[in-house]
Amino acid sequence: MNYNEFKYCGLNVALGALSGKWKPIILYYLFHQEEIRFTELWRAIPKVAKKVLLEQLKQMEQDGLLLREEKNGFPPEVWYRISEKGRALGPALAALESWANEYAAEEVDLLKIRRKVTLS
Amino acid sequence: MNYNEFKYCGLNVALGALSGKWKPIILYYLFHQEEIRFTELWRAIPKVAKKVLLEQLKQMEQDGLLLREEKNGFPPEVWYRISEKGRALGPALAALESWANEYAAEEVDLLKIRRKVTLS
DNA sequence: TAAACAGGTTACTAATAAGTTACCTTCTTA
DNA sequence: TAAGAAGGTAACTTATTAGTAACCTGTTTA
Repeated sequence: MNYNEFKYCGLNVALGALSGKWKPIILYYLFHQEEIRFTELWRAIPKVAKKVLLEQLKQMEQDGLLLREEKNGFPPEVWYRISEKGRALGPALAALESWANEYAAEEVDLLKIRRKVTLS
Repeated sequence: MNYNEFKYCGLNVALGALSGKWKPIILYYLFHQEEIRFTELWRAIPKVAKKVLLEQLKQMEQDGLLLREEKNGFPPEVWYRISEKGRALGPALAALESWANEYAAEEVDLLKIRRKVTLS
């Protein structure tokens, strides 16, 4: 299959799973950290509201991109890790990333995009 | 670079350029049709509002994904074609597409995703 | 015993994206 | 001469997404 052959339907599904203001950075941490605790992630992403971070994590869990594990005891401990399905997105994410670096270097530098995702 | 190495910033830029309910299907036509006239595209995508289709085409033009050409005369004739930058997205789009087909085949079949993009 | 912890929910507001309808232009055809 | 063509805009409504603030849970620590 050459790269002209994509159909929009699977593309829509994939982009749907990635759509959410904070999902790229969440994926970044999951790809780089093996296992990350909710609070750690929250502190790592300074501007996101707890509610929104929880929402996006929940969506990603429902989409099968990540695994959520409650460790017993108190205070509650919840750890997130990338799933196999999530890790399988790696090549596609890397392809998007390198496209942006090759063809949209300026926007990457500005850290300013239409959706106003500003990442410190 | 292995696929663990992506950074979220370029990823954000790329996803920003793709974010818009009708952009995947627009890209689909642009990849498959060399040149397409506005009205033809509008008729091919039955449910989109003209205003929205125009908005997304304008954003894609500003992002450099496509080229817009007005051909003189009346009635107005406007043709869209994929740009080099847009075509360069091909591998990434194909990777997303095949990820969805491998790992999310059910959603692909259902044509129903969270964002409620229902196609056809 | 009161505060702090971690993860989460609820009720609410603000911002962005998408959809609807009506209208404009200028040429051609009925 | 009135209607229809193609591309586009303007004013407005609706839906979806993100953000804010307050509150809840039980165990530990001060």
